[in-house]
Amino acid sequence: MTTPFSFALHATDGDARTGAITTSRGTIRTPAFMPVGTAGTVKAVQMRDVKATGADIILGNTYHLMLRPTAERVAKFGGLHTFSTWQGPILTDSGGYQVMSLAARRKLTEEGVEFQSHIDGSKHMLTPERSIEIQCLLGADIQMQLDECPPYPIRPEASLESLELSVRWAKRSKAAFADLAGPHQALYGIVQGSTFEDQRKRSSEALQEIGFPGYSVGGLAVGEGQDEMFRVLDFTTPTLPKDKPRYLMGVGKPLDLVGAVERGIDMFDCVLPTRSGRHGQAWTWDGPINVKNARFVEDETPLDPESDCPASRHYTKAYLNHLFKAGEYLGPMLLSWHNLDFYQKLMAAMRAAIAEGRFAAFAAEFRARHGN
RNA sequence: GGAGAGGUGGCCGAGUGGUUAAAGGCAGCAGACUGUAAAUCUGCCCGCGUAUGCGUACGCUGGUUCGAAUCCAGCCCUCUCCA
Repeated sequence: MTTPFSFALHATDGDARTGAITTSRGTIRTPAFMPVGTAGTVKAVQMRDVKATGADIILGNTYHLMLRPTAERVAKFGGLHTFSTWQGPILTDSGGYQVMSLAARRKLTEEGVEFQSHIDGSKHMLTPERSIEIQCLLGADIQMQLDECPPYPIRPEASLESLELSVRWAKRSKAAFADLAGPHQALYGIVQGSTFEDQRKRSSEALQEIGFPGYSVGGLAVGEGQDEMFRVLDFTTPTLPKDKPRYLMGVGKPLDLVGAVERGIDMFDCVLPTRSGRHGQAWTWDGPINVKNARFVEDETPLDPESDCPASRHYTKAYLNHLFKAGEYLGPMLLSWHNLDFYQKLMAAMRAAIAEGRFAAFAAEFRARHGN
C-alpha cells in the first residue's frame, strides 16, 4: 500500500502515447479505458468478469455513493475496494458531472454545490473539501477535483466564470487532499473552458501552476459533436505536460477513443459500453449493431467468434435477440460484458500499435472497417 | 329451454350522436444514448402518398338522422348464471 503514484511513458507515435500508471493497487496500462461503476457496480457485470475483459481500473461516483450507501458506511466496510470486491485501482469522480446532469436539483455557490437528493429530496452540501473527504473515505486511488461541468453551448463569459470557479475549487481540492490522502493516491485537476481556445489554455496553465500528478479534460462530449471535440483537443492537449497522464472525461464511442488517442489522450471513461449494452447495442470491429433488430432473429453467428470473451463467442445473435425481446436480464448482462470486452480489446490494439509505431495505419484500418 | 352480459384496429381495452382514422397499454418496426436519476427515452405503427389528401374501417344486414362505433330492428356469434 506504499507504492507511490507514478506515470511512465513507454512509447510515442505521432501524438499518441503508450505507457503505464503505477498505483499501490496495480498498474494501469495506457491508453486506458475505465469502465464506469457509478454506484459501486459496473452495471450488470460481475467484477471478476470486468477484470477478465482486461480493465485495469474502474470508476466510482462521489455524489451517488455519498447518498447511498454513504461514504461513511463504505469506509466502515473497509472502503470501496473491499465492499465491491474490485481489488484494482479505483478512480472516483468528484460529483462535478452531476453539477450538469442534475442541474435542476442543485444550487451552485462559491462555497460548493448544494444537491437535493434525487432519492429522498434531502439536501447535501458538496464542497471541494467534502468531495475529497468522501473520495478518501471511499479509498479512491485516483481522485478528481470538484469542478463545474458546464453545459454546451455556453456563452464565452459564462464559460470563463465557470472555469475560474473550477480553478479555485482545484486549489481547495488540492489543499484538502494534502491533508487527507497518502502518497499512494493521486488527485487530478480538470481543464475546462468549453470550446474556447484561450480559455482552455488559461485553465490548463492555472491548473499546472497549482500542480497535479494528472490532468483531465472535462466538459467535452456534452453535445458539441465529434468534429468540435477533436478541434478542442487539438489545441488543448498540447498545453498539458507530456510527463503526466491526460484523461478525457466521459468519452466515448470507439471512434472517439481512436481520435482522442491520436491526439495524445491516455485515459478514458464512459458509460456507453454498459448503457448501450443494456439497451441492445453491441459494439463490434465492424461497427455498432442493435441486436434487437429483426434481421438478427435467425442469425446464428456470435458477436465475435475470435474473442476469448464468453459473451462475445458463446452466444448467437439470434439468442441475444431473443433475450432482449423477451426482456430477460441475461441480455443486458451479456451485451454489457461483450461491449466492455470489445472496448478493452480496442485499447489493447491501440497500445500495441503505438508501441510498434504503426498507429496511423491501425487507426485508418479501424475507421475503414468500423465505419465513420 | 330461461335470465343476463357482450362483440372496437395483431392482442387487451377506452369511447355510447358530430371536434373519432377512433384514448391508453401490449406486441411489432426503427432510432438515440458519451466524468450513469437511464434494464431508459424518442419516433412510426389500416392502405396509398413526402405531404395538404384520398380510400376503407368499430360482428352482419337494413333503418332513423344533415351526421352513427355510438340510436332502432332483424340476424349471426361469444361468455356467465339457472334449468
